[in-house]
Amino acid sequence: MTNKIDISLQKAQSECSRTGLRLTDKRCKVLKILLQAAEPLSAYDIVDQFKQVFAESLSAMSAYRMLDFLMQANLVHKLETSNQYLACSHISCEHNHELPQFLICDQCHTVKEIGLSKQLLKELRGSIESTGFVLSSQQLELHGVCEACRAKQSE
Amino acid sequence: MTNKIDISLQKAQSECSRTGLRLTDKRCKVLKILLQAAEPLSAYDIVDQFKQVFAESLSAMSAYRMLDFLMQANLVHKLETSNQYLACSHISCEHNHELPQFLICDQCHTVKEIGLSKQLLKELRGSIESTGFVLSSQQLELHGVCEACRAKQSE
DNA sequence: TATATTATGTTATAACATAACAATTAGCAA
DNA sequence: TTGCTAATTGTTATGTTATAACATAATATA
Ligand SMILES: [Zn+2]
Ligand SMILES: [Zn+2]
Ligand SMILES: [Zn+2]
Ligand SMILES: [Zn+2]
Repeated sequence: MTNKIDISLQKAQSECSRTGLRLTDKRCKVLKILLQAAEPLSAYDIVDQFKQVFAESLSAMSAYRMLDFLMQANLVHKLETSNQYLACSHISCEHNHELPQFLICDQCHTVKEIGLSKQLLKELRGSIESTGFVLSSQQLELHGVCEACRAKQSE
Repeated sequence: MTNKIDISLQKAQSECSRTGLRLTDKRCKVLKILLQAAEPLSAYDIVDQFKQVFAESLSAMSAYRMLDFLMQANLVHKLETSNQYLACSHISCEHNHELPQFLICDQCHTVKEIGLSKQLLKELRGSIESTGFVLSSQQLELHGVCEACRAKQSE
């Protein structure tokens, strides 16, 4: 059985080969941990899981380096507002994003990677750049409460 | 001579009195440091400046508590993407903001607190909340290069 | 003044991140 | 294959950001 995680891992592997990046065994395992996680993980969370899942040690230093690699390869994003890392939702699909956008639930800590409309992003960019400021491709991190948590509350 | 910083400090003081908050001497000094700073400061930067400027010690613990107070009083904002603090630009004016928005120059590190149009924010909010997600009032932090730095580069 | 509340001091420690250098492994040309 | 080079990972130390826990001081108010 090939599930979504395996498909993502294969896609990641082939994409890295294609662009000359080396998705080593350990890097791949870090990505797998993030793909399997229900929530974003801190670097030290990843170290712990690595030991548990693969019965192999990983120093924090190495974890940070592997996360840097995975971020450069666009396979992983960092949430700057919580110092946590998560796998990109778009590894297995063809859909690319210039500007990742995240909705972060402050109750259950799940994160949804969304795609705001091109039109809206264009307006946002236009409005900002009219002040003379030129945006780099910084992601949007928006905090709030997800639908599931709201439903639970109103029960 | 009453400059903008003094006016802001007075306004902060009167606003706190009005709402029953206590803007103590030390809290006021922390605010003053942030008002005088050209860039956002880390908590530990503030501790250092406190010693230099006022020849008085301040523990990191106290600095964090004072920053918490100042943020609750809406006098100071925290940049979550860089773990730094800055005075609100709107202390001395009447203009209120629900959602602070920052343009952060990654070259000179200056930060501009802007106000995006109500219309644009409404569209953004609408687009997000159509997914069932309810936003809390999280600020927008956008990174890029400011006009001054761009001018310098193209010289 | 007595009492409660708030603010600040102090120490320790947790959590997040990088620097510096050594050892190992993978890629590749001779 | 061998030896060279560059990339990866290991190791240790340290820097940076933030909070916990408990003591003391200042302030408000009854
Ligand atoms: Zn993504
Ligand atoms: Zn939720
Ligand atoms: Zn503000
Ligand atoms: Zn600049």
